Amino acid sequence: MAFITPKPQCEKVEKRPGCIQSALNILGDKWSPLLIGQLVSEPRTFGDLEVMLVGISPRTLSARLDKLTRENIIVRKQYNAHPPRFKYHLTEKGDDLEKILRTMADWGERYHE
Amino acid sequence: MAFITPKPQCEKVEKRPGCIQSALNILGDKWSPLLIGQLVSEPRTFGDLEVMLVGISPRTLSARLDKLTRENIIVRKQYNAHPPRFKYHLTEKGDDLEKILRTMADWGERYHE
DNA sequence: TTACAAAGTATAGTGAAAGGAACTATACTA
DNA sequence: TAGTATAGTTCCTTTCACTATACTTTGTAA
Repeated sequence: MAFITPKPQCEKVEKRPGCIQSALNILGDKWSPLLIGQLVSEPRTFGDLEVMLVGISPRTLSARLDKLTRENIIVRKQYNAHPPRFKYHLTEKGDDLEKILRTMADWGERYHE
Repeated sequence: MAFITPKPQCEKVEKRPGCIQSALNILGDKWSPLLIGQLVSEPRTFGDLEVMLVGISPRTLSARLDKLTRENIIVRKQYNAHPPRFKYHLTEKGDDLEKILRTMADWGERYHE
């Protein structure tokens, strides 16, 4: 009988394997946590974000926004018809990431430096 | 007067900039969250971890253990003198990461698939 | 009709992280 | 003294996230 990589301690932290990975798939890159942090309770335009995320290239910002949209973390909403202008909003799923960011921030606050 | 990249919304989530980054510096790579999860309440040897983290190369495991040791997340303790045998334990700082992992797991549990 | 801004896209290239396979060092054991 | 186990190290290659910069498209204003 095959033993399918059981990771026996997995359920100590997560009920199903992959749950932590699915959060890290969203938060594990350089810019996404910062980007999501900027959208908490305040929708932003591409240009806003380009200014706030100092050092990001438009290519990377575009790629992050695409990925987060595909993952249903943010949505792009038109707020002006002529000229067409858009803002990115957090979805409920995205908004719930704030809990994780806060827990991280608390940990960082305690142990930073 | 210079305006030093203020990120005005930063304090909405984290009190000081960099706190989230410092947590992600530990948790943001492929293996560290899994590795730390395996050490919660149960010290492990190199060989244990090599078996549990299915697919990890000894090179990568060694590099992760080094980094987490330098960051004071884990400690290497000798539990047998002859032959010399070691186990890796979480420090208090490392143990506190469990809160973050749990929050991530909760989020993943809710939104996975 | 030129000129300017917002919101991206296109092209080209770099660097760090991770993978794979083989190898080493030390200590015990038959 | 040959073999086995633990605990790594070394070398080489690949992948991919991110950077830099130029360009395009759509619409407004002078």
